[in-house]
Amino acid sequence: MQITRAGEYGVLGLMNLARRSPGQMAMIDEVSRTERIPKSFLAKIFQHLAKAGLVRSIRGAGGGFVLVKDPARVSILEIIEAIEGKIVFQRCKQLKPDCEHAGGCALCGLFEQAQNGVKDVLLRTTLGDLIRRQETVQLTRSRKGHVN
Amino acid sequence: MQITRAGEYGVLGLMNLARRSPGQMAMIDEVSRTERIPKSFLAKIFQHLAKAGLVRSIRGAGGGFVLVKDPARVSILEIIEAIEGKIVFQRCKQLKPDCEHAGGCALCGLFEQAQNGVKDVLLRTTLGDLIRRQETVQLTRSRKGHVN
DNA sequence: TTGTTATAGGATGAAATTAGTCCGAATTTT
DNA sequence: AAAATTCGGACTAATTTCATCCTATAACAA
Repeated sequence: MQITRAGEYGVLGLMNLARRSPGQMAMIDEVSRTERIPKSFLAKIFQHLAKAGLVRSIRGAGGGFVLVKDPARVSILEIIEAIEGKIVFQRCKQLKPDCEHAGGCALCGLFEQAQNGVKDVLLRTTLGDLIRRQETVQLTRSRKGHVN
Repeated sequence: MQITRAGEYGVLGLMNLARRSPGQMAMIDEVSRTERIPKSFLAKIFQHLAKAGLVRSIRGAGGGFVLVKDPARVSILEIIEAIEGKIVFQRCKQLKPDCEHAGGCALCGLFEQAQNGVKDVLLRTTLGDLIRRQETVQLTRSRKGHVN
């Protein structure tokens, strides 16, 4: 498995939407600028998110994207899997002729465990969690006198 | 992060060594054949393992590689990190107070958690564990009448 | 010594994946 | 009709993975 920039950008993009008032629309161009993500790349990513039903897209002048669900009900796992496909670690290549992927060989099984470790974390965390944590970080920063 | 074939081959190679009687030498060529791993690729991988002190290499006629440690004391994590370098998920520049992305640092933290999920699993499992599990699987299979 | 067998280490290359761009088509508003 | 905006596919560039090959070095044996 891997978490690519596409996945990372997708989460950042959705966080950006989620920080607005619910149902508010935003254009790719805007999100791209404030998050500093290449516009055409982000556009491609949002297409996947739209297909997966995480955002609704509205074309034409005054169009853009809207977050469909409650941020507290969108797991980071579903975002990343919408963009990159299923997270799979396990590409077991064990030599025993009848190694089935269903935990056939020991190494397979271990990789599967590792993969589930990641997935659990990403499944338990929602967009809402991330936004909340972010606010905490920024608060801490400003107390320490950083420039925001 | 990613678990590449190199890492996978490395673990399989060390399992092969570990199945022999302790201190017994094996040549790349032999391991490569029985595990069906490309010889020159495996040679390269074992170089890394030797540098990391997991195996000892003996050159010249009658040479080969020997597993240095007790299989029960070699974690899969150290094998994989010896080959691929540190497992790192987190590509956000954490610790730099000014994260480029608006929601960046929270995401960093999450990736770190995910990364630790994987590392925990790989750290807790040893070569010895894997070999034991493998034997169990094979036993189960033969009871079910599979061809080994 | 010379020849044979093995690993060491660097250079190179092919294939796959990731990261991103571009452009014409479709859709919506003005 | 014109402007704004996403859609979707084709394309390209960069990076990483997955090796292979070659020369050097080391150890042993005759």
